Amino acid sequence: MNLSERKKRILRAIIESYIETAEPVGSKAIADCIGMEVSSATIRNDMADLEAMGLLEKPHTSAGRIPSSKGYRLYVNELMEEHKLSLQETQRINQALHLKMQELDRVLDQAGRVVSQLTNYPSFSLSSGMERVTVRRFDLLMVELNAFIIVVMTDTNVVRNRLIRLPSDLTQAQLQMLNTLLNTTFTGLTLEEITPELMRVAQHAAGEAYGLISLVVSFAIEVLESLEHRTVRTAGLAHLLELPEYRSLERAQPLLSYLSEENDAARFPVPKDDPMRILIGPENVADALKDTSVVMASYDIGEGMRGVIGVVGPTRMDYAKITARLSYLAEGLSKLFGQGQLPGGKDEET
Amino acid sequence: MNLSERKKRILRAIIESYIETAEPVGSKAIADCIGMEVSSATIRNDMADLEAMGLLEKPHTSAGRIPSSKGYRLYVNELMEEHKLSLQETQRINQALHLKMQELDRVLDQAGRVVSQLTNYPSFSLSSGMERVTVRRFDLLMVELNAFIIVVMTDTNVVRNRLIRLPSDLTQAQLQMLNTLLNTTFTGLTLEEITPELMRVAQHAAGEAYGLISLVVSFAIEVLESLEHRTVRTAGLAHLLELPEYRSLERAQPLLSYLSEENDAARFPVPKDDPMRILIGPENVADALKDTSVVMASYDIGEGMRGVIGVVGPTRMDYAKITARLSYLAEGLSKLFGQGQLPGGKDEET
DNA sequence: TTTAGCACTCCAGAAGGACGAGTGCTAAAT
DNA sequence: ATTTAGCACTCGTCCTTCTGGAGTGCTAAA
Repeated sequence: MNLSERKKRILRAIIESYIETAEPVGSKAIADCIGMEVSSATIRNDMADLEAMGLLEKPHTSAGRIPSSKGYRLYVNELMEEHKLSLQETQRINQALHLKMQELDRVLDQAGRVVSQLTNYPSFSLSSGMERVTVRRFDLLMVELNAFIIVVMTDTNVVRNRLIRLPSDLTQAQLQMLNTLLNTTFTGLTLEEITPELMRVAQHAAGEAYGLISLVVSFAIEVLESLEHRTVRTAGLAHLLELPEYRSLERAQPLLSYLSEENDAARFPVPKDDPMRILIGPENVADALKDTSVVMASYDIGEGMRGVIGVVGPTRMDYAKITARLSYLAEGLSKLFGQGQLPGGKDEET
Repeated sequence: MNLSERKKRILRAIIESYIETAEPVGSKAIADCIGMEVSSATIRNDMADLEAMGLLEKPHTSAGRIPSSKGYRLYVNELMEEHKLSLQETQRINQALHLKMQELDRVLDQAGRVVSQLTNYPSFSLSSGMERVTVRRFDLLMVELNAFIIVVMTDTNVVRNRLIRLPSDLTQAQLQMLNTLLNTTFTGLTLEEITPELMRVAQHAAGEAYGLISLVVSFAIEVLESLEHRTVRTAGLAHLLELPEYRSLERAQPLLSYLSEENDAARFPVPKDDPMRILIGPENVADALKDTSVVMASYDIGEGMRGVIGVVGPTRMDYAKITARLSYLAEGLSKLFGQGQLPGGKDEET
């Protein structure tokens, strides 16, 4: 893909103009750009070449050209200049990050909302599920004679709890025994390792309180499952409708439905290593995203977990601006979680 | 508002036809209904009367009539027949409720989604904040020398926790002392009663560990605050676009934006006593809802709290069907929470 | 009080046409 | 060899016009 310098400039001008206006770009408009010293006819010729290379497209014979996915890809890879964040923007992001936010969930909600406001595109965010999480310790706290609290802490430092009421009373000694039994039998095990077999053995050992074992362990299983389970949240869906390409309901509706559908995290790929990933048009797997672009940044949640935050928009999105903002935010999130600036470190609740 | 029997039947026929088709209804269409033995001219006369009473409107001279808000109101109050749920529908709702759902949040998410799917309208749900919540007990669990878990349980049986890491080590005895101090000083107090004054006294009493007091207490304050704070969630926004009245973006966009805006619970009124409430068109306070109707049902979360779940749609919504489904679901939720069918009673996490 | 008939209103959708932006090609110019 | 000017052609957009039909209100008869 060797392009003359002029063709590159033309391609870039077309893409940037189209990004801004969403209107096909004609040869005349490009010729009028300052810094373009050739005539529109020359540009027409070059445009024809660019089209032959698959970098541009014509909506119809006598409209201007619009970039193809391939064109955007080239732009993103080679032509795009880095966007500098304005002071305002960094302030906005910092402010969002520095809200006293306690829970992972809330932080991500907030982050998603900020991204959406900042970019005027719908945003999504998800945290990658953890694998092979195990329970590190159980604590049982007696509340009343017939109620106690289970506290489960995982090896990833997540702590969760549940209040349990019982039909019958319980002694402190029983609880103590149960506690020890749980901690010796069920700690350090992954989901798969907690077998019915093991349960039976433990229940046998628990004597009278055998029913409680399954109560507590099934709570632990819930916790482990919920940690492996990834959830997606979206924000700012309504921004979609502000875009000229989604003025017609036929286009907007399927995409909107897709984005607001049951949050199946599997639909969003989690980039393993790249901190920033851009999927343009047909590069997306999901049909509903075939004519949209997705830009996403991943960040470190600590404990080996990663999260992803990104935006969805028309292929003509302002990649430069958006990548800049996203990566700045993602870095902020990484710092927030990874380095334990959160009061109390990397723990989280829910 | 005394209407002849025939006029009532005509009004009802018009409203039900309009609910179904979203098209203005003409006199001929009504006359053709089985059970209407009079001619279209007669019906025209009656329709003119109904219009004069403000129950019907004309979009323009030669379209049929459409119901006015006042017309809908009359319909809802007097004319509407109770809708029977089909077996399918009840099964669907029951199934949604009987999923093993642990956390209040997830239950409500799920309920909102089910309502939206069941009605094909966007749904919202919110739980009323609690007032005057107090901490019932603190537990501090030592994890490592420089880390411990705070467990806070409120008088409303909500239990939350947080992992705290310390820059320096800590002895079991210190933690024990702290625990006792917290439980004697800060339990049974509402947010307002936890004064800086009190904090100072406690810090003084804590000696060396005085810094920890504020850590733990501020966590407790966060918990109490989050319980007083109401949140709204929405689901199925995309359904809006399926409706003929929101085919034009100009109509859909403001409403969609409004619904997906920052979740300010204040925007949704929580009906105090009515289990079911219907707001038709201009009866809504919010401008964005002026030509929509809101149907909501409230349910008991237990511990004196109430939640609300509802749908938003065009004024021509099928009130009969929707109220039936909502109230069935709300009853289910009440049972679920109020009677403690949730494993472990009324506790919840997050 | 109800009905049939009729003139009138007004929207929706089709059809036609002018406009204009943009193209590709050719031939001249550099 | 590349660039430019000129020109005919294409094709979507916008505007106008027109027509059909659904629905109304009114009047007069049943």
